[in-house]
Amino acid sequence: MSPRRSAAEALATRGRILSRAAEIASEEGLDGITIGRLAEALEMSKSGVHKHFGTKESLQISTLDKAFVDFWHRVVEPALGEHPGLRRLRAVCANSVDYLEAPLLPGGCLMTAALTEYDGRPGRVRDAVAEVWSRWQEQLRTDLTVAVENAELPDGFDIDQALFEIIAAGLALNAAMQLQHDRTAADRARLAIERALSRP
Amino acid sequence: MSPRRSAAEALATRGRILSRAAEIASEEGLDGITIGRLAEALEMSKSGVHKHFGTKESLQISTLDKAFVDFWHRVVEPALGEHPGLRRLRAVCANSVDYLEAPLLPGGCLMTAALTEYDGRPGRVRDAVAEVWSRWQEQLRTDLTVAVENAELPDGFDIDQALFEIIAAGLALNAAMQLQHDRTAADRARLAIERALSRP
DNA sequence: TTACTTAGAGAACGTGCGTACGCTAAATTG
DNA sequence: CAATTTAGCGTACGCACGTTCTCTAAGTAA
Repeated sequence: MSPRRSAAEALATRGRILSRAAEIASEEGLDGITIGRLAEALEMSKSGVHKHFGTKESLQISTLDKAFVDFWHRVVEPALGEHPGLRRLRAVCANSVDYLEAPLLPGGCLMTAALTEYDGRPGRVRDAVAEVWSRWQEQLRTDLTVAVENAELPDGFDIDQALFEIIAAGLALNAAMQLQHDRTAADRARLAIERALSRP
Repeated sequence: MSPRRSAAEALATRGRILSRAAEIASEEGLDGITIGRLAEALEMSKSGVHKHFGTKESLQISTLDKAFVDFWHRVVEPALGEHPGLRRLRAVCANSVDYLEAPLLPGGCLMTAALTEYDGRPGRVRDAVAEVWSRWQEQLRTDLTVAVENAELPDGFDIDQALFEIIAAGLALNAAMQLQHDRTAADRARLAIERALSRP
């Protein structure tokens, strides 16, 4: 009843599934993803959706990975033209605030949603969430370290403290945007990050 | 098959249901609560559990309310002996960091988990989450305001910015504890809060 | 062309969910 | 005491879930 599609078309189908899955997950969590809902939304059969991932767990992980890649494209890569260190760090932070202020996904940052959703549940999904957060934090830490080495930040600067406060600002911004629709929060996050970097 | 219990015993049963529900929800979210699991854990029937709340939505809201009351007992009330203003604010903040460092619930702070879980889903549960967060923020804001009025904080002090940074520290602490089991995060949160309050 | 592979459909399965109903026996009320 | 209320049980319902099959037609490779 259904003609087979070419390998390229199958890849496109997979991409459409993941795009829709990321939208759903951003609003309702990775557990809000349902193969039946995806099938209905994309006008295909449940088994057609299922075939691309094999298990729901794999679908969830692929969705998270896709969201992280999109995040990286928008936040980190545009800043790679800046010199490593404080310049690049400031660019990355600015992009991340912009991202949280006007997210690609309707329910905000999926990494943030997945963090609190899966931090208490052992398994492959949790591991994937931890991996993604680890990579993001390492990206920030690298430029913080370089900035200290280049004396763009003072000697004895507490890198881990700054990292904590930058992450904190992002989490609070996402919460303020999603729960309270507080559009002033982005400027608060920018100020908080600036203060974290301009410590005596 | 089951003898009826007294009103007092029924209240105790309700309390046991909510305690177990809060534990589950802290680890797996408010959606992780299922009537069947609660019935099994408490060795009673599904309909027995169901009877106390009428709908699952009410059970979820009651669970959140119970967790918030426990939070309040441990974080806010012990600080009410301090003078309103900066003293009380510092006590409340210290208690909240202690709470996040060693939470009553196995999966950490339920208010935080519920925040990201329901911020994108309209309905009574989301309203309850927003209410709970609003009350917590108002508690903090009140003492910040008093502190400025009493000149314990400098004139022109940005109350909303400090509030943002205090909330941010709590969210980041919860994330660090739950995802990475980072026991150093509590001290980072304490320092972040102190810095938010000691701005020039 | 032939042989093989595969994207996707369709139907069926077992499971767990929230909810509804009727029942019972003890607590409560009068 | 008698009448009423109610905590909790047992059963059953319809539904949505993830997964597993079989089937097909078109893509792909020889």
